[in-house]
Amino acid sequence: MSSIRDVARKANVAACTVSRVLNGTANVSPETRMRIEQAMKELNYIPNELARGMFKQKAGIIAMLVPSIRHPYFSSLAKYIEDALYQNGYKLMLCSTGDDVEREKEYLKILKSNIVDGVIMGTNSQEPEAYEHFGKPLVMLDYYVSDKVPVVVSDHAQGGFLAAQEFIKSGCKYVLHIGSEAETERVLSYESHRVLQKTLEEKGIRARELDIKWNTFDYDGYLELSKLILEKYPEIDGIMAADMPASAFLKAAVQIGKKIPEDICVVSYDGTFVSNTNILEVTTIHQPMEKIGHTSVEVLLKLLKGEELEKTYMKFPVQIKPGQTTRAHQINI
Amino acid sequence: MSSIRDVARKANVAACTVSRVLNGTANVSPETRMRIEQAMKELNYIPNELARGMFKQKAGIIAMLVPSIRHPYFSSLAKYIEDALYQNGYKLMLCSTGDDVEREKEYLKILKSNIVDGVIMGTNSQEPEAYEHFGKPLVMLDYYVSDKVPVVVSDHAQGGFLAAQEFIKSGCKYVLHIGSEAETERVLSYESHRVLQKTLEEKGIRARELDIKWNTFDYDGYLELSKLILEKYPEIDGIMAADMPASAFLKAAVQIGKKIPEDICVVSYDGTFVSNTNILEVTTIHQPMEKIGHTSVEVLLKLLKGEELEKTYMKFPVQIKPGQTTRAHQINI
DNA sequence: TTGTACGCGTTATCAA
DNA sequence: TTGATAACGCGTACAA
Repeated sequence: MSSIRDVARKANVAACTVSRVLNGTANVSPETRMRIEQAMKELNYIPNELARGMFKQKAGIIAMLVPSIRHPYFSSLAKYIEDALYQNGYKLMLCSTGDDVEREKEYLKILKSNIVDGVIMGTNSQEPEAYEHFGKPLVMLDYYVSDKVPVVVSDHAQGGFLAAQEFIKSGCKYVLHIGSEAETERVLSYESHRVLQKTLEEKGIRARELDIKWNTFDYDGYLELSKLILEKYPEIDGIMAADMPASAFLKAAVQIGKKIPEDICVVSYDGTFVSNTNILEVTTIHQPMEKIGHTSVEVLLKLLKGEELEKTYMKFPVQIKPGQTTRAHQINI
Repeated sequence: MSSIRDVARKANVAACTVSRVLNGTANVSPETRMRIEQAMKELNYIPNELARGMFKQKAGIIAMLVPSIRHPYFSSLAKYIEDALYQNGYKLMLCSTGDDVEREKEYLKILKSNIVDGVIMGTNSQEPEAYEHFGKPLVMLDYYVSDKVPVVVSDHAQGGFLAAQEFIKSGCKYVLHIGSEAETERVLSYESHRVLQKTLEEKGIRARELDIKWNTFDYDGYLELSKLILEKYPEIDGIMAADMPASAFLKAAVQIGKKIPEDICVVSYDGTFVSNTNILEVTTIHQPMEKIGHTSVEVLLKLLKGEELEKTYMKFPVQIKPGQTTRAHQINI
């Protein structure tokens, strides 16, 4: 690899003159410029971004941590974020922790080392302090740390409410909703379960939350779980779960001969393409992934510029897409 | 941010002694070590990876270019690759080109600038020369450049053959297979279409390839296309397509009242989770994504170490998973 | 065992 | 318009 000095030597100028041509920071006589450009071509010169970044004290890279990039929710989000970053001259470094606490910790450690300029956090297995005192611009997704740490999130209370309405209109009597074991008050998506439960109970409808531990993205595991649920709770006539487990449940229910939506209503939560690629149109609560992705980047860019944030809590409405797995809307195709 | 010199000053030693403690490159007296470690803690010192990388002439980052990270095939692949890289101390930088020729070009340009140590190419919209003379370790996926550029690929000929067998056993008379418009001989997945076509024709079965242009990851687009196909080719009784369009076709066919697999047999190609999350078990040709991911990394690591490759063409067998969308195997669940 | 001096590639500052 | 020099943070001969 040839350096800027090699070019300078070949063109009979000083290194800084080459730099000036490169960045257009000052006037260079057309003649000198020509000579330098010629030399750059001949040597096949490519500026060293590492050295550049070192000088400017920035790398031009933003990291995003996700539990698993395979997961459609995060891969979609990553796409929107990547697009937005690219528009602004940043590259995305994607870090998939595999739901491993240690691995997230290690990544956070590495990321402090000037290798990235900021971080978008799709994981949250650490203590809140780890995010609060990160030392670099950071945006949380779906997880509340403190009023000082910006967080971008869907209106999960609305999501829970819309789902509840759907079950109510469908005439359900006993609804199961599948949540995650690790959920604390900080995990904002938990709100959907809370509101769903409350809204149904107010109408005198039985509702029950089932918290499971799913540290892997494992469809067969969801399928097994669904079979167990159908055995253990034969009287349920409604279920809400994230896209992937909801899809598995649907499959398991059909396999044992349940009629959808006559016997059981299914509401899918998230709205990734998994909820869309089924033969049946699945009734789905859609999170505004594109909005969330764009906003995260917007906020991060502000932080990078040193601008103040007007607010650190950014919440966006969800949407319900009625389908063939609930009885509230009678849609015939 | 405190530097290595700040630590040295606080501990009353020279910077290089701190470096030695950091990297364990030489003996340091326990007493001095203690003092230094103390100072590092107090200053909350974190080594600057940028400076490190500059010195070592490597960044510790591998880039992967994909047309869209949302696509389950690439997100799964990325996951396996990320895992393998992480095991070896490398980080993954994911670049999603959005199927844009220009954007891929720009990315390739950036990636030459010492910001990454090597590249795994999931895209191939450039001229072959761009990959052949890249100047850094590079591994291609599914695309042949020359015998000098390593390529990792599934056995698509076998894939096409297995699919053909499935249609033959199912008694199909007219099979449509959906390919991509841009396919040249270099795009190795094209082989599956060639072999499918040939094998069916040899058995006297009508077969027809339909090449469409899909530069976006657009399920609704696939759905529209499927409806058109069903209108224009009402006599087909078999179809092969990638997971996503196959799923869309299945949906469209069911919606207009076709019986699966009685009226039409469907074979899905790739084996991402999209082929798995449907109510129906879809007959699927599975690419060995994990194997492909691991091998790509293995090869790249060898190149980074300067080792010679025994072979540059690495092909791995596919598998067929019989399901409910063909009549060859009668599987009842 | 520890310290000095320099190089890695780039750019900003100041002087010519 | 151009050049010399210092600086960014770290690692390694080489010297002490």
